[in-house]
Amino acid sequence: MPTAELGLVSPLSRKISASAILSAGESDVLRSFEANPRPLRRRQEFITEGRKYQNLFVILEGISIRYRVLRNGTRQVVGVMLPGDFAGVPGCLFESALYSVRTLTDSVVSPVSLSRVIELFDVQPRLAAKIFWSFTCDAAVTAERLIAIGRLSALERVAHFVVELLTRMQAIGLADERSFAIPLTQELIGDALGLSVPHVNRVLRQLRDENILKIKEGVVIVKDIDALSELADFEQTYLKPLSISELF
Amino acid sequence: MPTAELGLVSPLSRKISASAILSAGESDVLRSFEANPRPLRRRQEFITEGRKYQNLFVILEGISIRYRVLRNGTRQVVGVMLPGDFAGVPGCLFESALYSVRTLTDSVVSPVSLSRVIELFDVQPRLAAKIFWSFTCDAAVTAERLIAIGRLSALERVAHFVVELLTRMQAIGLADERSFAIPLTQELIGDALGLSVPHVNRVLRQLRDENILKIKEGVVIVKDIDALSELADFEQTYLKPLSISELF
DNA sequence: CGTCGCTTTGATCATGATCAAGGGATGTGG
DNA sequence: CCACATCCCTTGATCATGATCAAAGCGACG
Repeated sequence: MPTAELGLVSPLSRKISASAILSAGESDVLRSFEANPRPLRRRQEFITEGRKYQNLFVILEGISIRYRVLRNGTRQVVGVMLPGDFAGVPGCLFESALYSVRTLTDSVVSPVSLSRVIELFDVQPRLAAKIFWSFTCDAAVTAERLIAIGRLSALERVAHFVVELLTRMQAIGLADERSFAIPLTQELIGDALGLSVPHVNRVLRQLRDENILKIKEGVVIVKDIDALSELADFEQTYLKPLSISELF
Repeated sequence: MPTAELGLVSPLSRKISASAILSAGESDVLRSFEANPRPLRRRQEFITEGRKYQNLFVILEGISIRYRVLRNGTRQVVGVMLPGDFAGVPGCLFESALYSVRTLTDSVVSPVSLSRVIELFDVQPRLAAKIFWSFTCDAAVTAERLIAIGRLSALERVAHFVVELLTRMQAIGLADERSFAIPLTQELIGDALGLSVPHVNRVLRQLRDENILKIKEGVVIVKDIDALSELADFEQTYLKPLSISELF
């Protein structure tokens, strides 16, 4: 059973492995980053915009979102964070956190002091390279959504968002060919894509009517991946980083 | 004359210095990254989406933009690149480039092979850290514009964009208190902010009428920085990274 | 059983897109 | 030196995407 097998792998190692080959020693270090598991209930904010942090949080289990609440009261979701992601990048690398992060589901995270990550540059520079390389991939994900929000229609944006999540979930072994479990509310989708809840609702109904996509009770089921990708104008490349290991 | 003085400094060193203290040796390495100056005329594309690159380009002089042309024919400008920036991050770190980059003005860039940058992790890990730290800051700039496009009105977006550029230009000594020279066309502003040209025109007229901002012949003059910042809901923090040097 | 969190739907409104046309400045070739 | 092209800005008229406002439905849960 591949799912069970994957369940045993360190989420962080799995994420970093997407763009780099890890030595046994490096995997050990990454596992040490996961040594302080801390359970969080759903809807719990564990990074707050404006506060100062001296650590990051590795997400071991569960889904979180990174967002900002603007002065005008609206919320913009900057990204969805999956197991293996570092919550707090890049937000916590500034004088005060740039975004808030909260869980969508019951989660487990492990704090890692910033100094430990920085130390890696001295102690295990190649591992540091691999970690920072994966930060760069995360940056590409953000840029793709910037493009989507700037120039796609509401329908296309929703398609793009779903394909992004499907692909990322697959990459860490948490999605099968056509579906994944993330409790996407319509409000959340709207806040991620710059749309209102009623409009997201209409777009989702259209996708459901056309038998392209169904979201039900926290499970997203893609009925027609071709139609969805077509709508999304999706750039697969941005989830295929060069393997940094080849470059050393 | 501070301007003349700054003109002598390596653009790359100046950029990295914003978030880290550089040793003399490190500055030398950075200067070596600038050793192959290559002049480019304005409007010249030097990175093309979909092509493969094995190097980055340090921008020594001039302004460039990073963008994608979508299937529907529209263009989204992902970012504006200033002297000291690495063109090709993160776009060139993938199988094929994610974005195109072209100059807005006559420019000078210097190619740096990706392997040289990666080598730094072995040879000068602390310098590598500082460079990747600055990539992280760039990622924050992108995320801020994502937020702006997602949740601000056209007027507010334009204000935000101008304040972003003013602040970044000031950080590298290319802007005074209230103005800077970047040939922003209305089309460019629209493509950066997800707006149409006629609408950008109207917004700019409003800002001009209210004596807040004037753009004329490639020079942006901020008449009322308070009003502009107020509109922009601008998060100063994101341009004030922690000093990585303190963390070692 | 009532509240909460989320979805759904309809009616109206407005921001900003699109379409169309023209204008001014600069540059270029004949 | 003129003719024409290019690039960019400007303005107006109309349209439409998606926001806002309002209300109701509907599970799940305590």
